[in-house]
Amino acid sequence: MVDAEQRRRELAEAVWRVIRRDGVPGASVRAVAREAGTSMGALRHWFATQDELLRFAMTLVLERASARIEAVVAEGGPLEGRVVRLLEETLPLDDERRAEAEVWLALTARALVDPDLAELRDRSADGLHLLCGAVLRALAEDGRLRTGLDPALETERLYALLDGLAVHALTRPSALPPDRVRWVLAAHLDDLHPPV
Amino acid sequence: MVDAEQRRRELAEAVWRVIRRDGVPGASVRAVAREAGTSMGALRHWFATQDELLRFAMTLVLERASARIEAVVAEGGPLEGRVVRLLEETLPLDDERRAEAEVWLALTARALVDPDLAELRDRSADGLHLLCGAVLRALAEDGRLRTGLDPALETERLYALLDGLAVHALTRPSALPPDRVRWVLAAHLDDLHPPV
DNA sequence: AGCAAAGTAGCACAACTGTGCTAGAACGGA
DNA sequence: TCCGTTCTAGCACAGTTGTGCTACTTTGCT
Repeated sequence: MVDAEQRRRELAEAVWRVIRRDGVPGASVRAVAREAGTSMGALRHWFATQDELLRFAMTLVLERASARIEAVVAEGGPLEGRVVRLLEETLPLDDERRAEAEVWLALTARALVDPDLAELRDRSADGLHLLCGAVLRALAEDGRLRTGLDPALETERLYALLDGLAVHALTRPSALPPDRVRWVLAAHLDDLHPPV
Repeated sequence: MVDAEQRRRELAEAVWRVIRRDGVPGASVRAVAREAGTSMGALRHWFATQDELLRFAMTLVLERASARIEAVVAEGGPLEGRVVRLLEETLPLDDERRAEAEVWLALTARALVDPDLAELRDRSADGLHLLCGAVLRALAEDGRLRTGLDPALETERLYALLDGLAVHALTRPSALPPDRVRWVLAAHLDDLHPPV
């Protein structure tokens, strides 16, 4: 028996490639099978239905992103110095993260009308919201936060800024190249620091 | 002859209703005709192809939003006092704007793989970006802007915050109800003001 | 070698899709 | 009243979709 999980991952990656090229509507069973260089029958052996295939592909996106973030956290020591890198893991700053973000956006749009995907999207949103909260707490504990800031509000603001940047970097990469994204994010974090 | 533009609008609004209920993939010619209470033939009389129908529906969304904004601008006098209301016109704070935002998100996602829609999306993005720039300029001219702020950066930051808030209010209305959206936006604008 | 399980291939089917097309209904001016 | 235009209705067609299903090949264990 081949490594089942590995095979499912390969097929899910074929899903990503198709979605990036033709969007979610293009990710038909036949198209994915062709992209993966296999047959409809083989595909259906690993995923009983199309929904299951899509859900798995989406789940994998979230897992990869949170694994990268976890890796940065696991470096140990005070978070404060790694805050920017942490947040940047969620932004489409290179090809890999761009691919993930494209799939994420497609998921977000589709989740508006697909309850199954909505659950996945909520999990990812909660994760990011928690991350933003943790970042602010880390900054506060280091005394790198201006006084008078409301943590709940700043969490919401940072979270919105992150996803807004993601959408813009994704849809208008020429107007908002990676350096510019980093610039805006860094400026926002700087702005939270106490004045010198 | 019936009012042609009016009829086309009615059909486009049927498109919105279908998109809100079933997403863009659900907006088939037959489904839209049924929703509009008419026939495929009648629909095809007003829109030769499905693409034309979708594009028109999307265009209408952008037109309505910019009309609302234009109306606020046209009230005359210094912009500064109306800045919040201006920006709030772009956010899904009531049912009407929520419907528009849902269609906008669907458009944004689909534009990643559909060049025709990408053009529309770019136009809307440019408009919003210009609006953010104008708002900052208005604040600056009123001396309501902290010194040392980079206008280009603050434009990008405000723009990202707006769209991020829109996405979150849209996808997680319970976690981010209208009042909370207003709260975050107002706080961000306050934060641009000089300290008292 | 033999055999069961795992994996692959792809046909068949019904249900959809967008569009071409024809037929007729409703309307407006002469 | 007649006639041409505008508008509506919906069938026909070719194409695509997801899934059920059977037949086949490959793999690995005894």
